[in-house]
Amino acid sequence: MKLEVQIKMNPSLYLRDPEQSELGKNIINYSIQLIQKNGFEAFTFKKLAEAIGTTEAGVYRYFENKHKLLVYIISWYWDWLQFQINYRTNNLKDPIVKLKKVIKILATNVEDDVMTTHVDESLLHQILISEGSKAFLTNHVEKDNKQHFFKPYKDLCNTVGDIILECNPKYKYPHSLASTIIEMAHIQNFFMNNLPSLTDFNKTKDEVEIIKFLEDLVFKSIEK
Amino acid sequence: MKLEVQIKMNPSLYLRDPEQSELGKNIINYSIQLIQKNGFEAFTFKKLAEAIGTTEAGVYRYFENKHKLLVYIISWYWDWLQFQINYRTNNLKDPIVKLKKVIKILATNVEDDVMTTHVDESLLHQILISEGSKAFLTNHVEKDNKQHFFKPYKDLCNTVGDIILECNPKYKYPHSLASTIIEMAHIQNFFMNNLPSLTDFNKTKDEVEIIKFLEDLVFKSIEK
DNA sequence: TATTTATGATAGTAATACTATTATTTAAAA
DNA sequence: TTTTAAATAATAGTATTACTATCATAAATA
Repeated sequence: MKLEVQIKMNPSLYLRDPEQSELGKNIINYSIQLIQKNGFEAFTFKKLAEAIGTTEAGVYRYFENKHKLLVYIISWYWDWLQFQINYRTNNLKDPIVKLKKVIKILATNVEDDVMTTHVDESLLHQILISEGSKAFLTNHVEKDNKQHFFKPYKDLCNTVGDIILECNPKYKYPHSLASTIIEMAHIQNFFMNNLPSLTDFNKTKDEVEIIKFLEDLVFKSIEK
Repeated sequence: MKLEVQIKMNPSLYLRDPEQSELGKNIINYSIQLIQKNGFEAFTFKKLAEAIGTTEAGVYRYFENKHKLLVYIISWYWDWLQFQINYRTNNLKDPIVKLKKVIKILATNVEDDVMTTHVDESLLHQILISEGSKAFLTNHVEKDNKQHFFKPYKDLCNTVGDIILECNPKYKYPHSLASTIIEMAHIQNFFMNNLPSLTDFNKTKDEVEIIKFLEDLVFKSIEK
C-alpha cells in the first residue's frame, strides 16, 4: 500500500496550487532546499527558477512573492506536525505521557517522512528553527492574520494548550506555555548550535538536553 | 547636573563611530524611528538619508549595510538594559526580589531615557520585540558571532543566569532559562498584541499579565 | 478538432544595495 | 593664520532584486 498524505493549504497563500502540478511540487521541493541552504534573505525566485529549470515568471504564477511562499512551507510544516502529534499521541490516556511525547516531537530533529514525496521534513525542520519566526515578524502581520495565514500555528498551540489543561485544569497560562514550548524548542536548538553560551547544552549539542530542559520547565510549571 | 550616558559599542559594527558626530547621532535616531514605523524589511539607507537630509553615501560612510546598523542598535539596547538592571537591582540583597525586578524590567514597555538624547528607548523596545531575533537569525550568524556582535546579549543572559543561580545554586539550566525569559518577554508581548490566541492575555493587552506568567514560569522552575 | 490552460522564452521597469568620483565645507595641525 | 587633512554633500553609475507584461508553444480537455 502506498499512501500519500496531502495537506490542504490556505488558498490565499498561493496563486496556483503547487500540489496540483509537477512544476508546483518542484517549487516547494527546491524552495526548501535553497532556503535551508542559503537562508531566506538570500533566496530569490530567480535562483529558485534556475535550480528548477524554469523561469522566474513560472514561479510567479504560483506565488505572489517569496514571503507567501515562506508562509506556505512553514504552515505546511505546522499542519504536518499537527498530524504527527495527533497520530503519535493517539490512544495515549495519560496526559502527562502525552505532553512528554509532544515535547519530544517538537524538539527532535525530524527525519524525512516518506509519505510526502516533494517535501523533506528534515530540511523543513531546520528552516523552522532559523526562519520560522520571520513568517509573523513583519509589518503586515495583522493583514496576514486576517487572511488566516497563522491558523496552523494557532491550531497546534491550542492542541498543546489542551493537553496542558488535561494535566492541570487549573493552570492559568496554557496558551502562553504552549507557545513558549513551541518557540523554545526551536530557539534553544538554534542557540545550542550557534550561540551555545545562551544555553546549558554547550558540551553535548544533543537535542535530548533541550527536551530535558523543556520537560523540567513545563512539568514544574503545571504541577498541581 | 546633566549626565550623558555613553555606551561604548563594538567598533566592528560601524565604519565611523556614530556617537562622535551629529550626522552619526541622526543616523541612529532616525534609524530607530524608521525601523520601528515601517519594519526592518522596508527600511533602506536611501529613505533614512532622505529623512535625515543627507545622502545615501553619507550613511554608508557610517555603516557597511543595514544589517550591521540593526545589530548596532539592538546591541546598544542590550547594553543599556544591562546598565538599567545593574543600576536598579543594586543593593537588593534577596536574589528572588532581584530576579522579580529583572523580569519586570525585561517585560515592561520602556519609557524614553532622558540620559540618552539621540535614542528613544521606548521605540527601541518596540524594535526589539518585532525585529530583535533578526539580528542573529541569519546565515552569517557564525561570522557575526566570531566578531562578538552578540556579546551584549550574552552578557545580559549571564547576568540573569547568575541571579537564577543565586536563587537556587542547584538549578540545572540557568542560561537556557535566562534566554527563555529574555526571548519570551518579547515574543509573548508580540503575540499578545498581534496573535493574541497564542497567549492567555487577550482581554487585557497589559504587560503585567506577561510579567505574572514569566514569574510563575521562572519561580516554579527554580523552586528548591 | 477546437479550445482552453499551463508553461517557456524574452523583455522591461522600478527599487534596492551598494561603489566611485569630485567638489565643498569644516576642523585640526603646522 | 595658513596649510592640510578629514568629513560631508552632490552626483553618477552598476548589479541584483522584485516584480509585470507579452507572445509563442506544448499539453490537456471538451
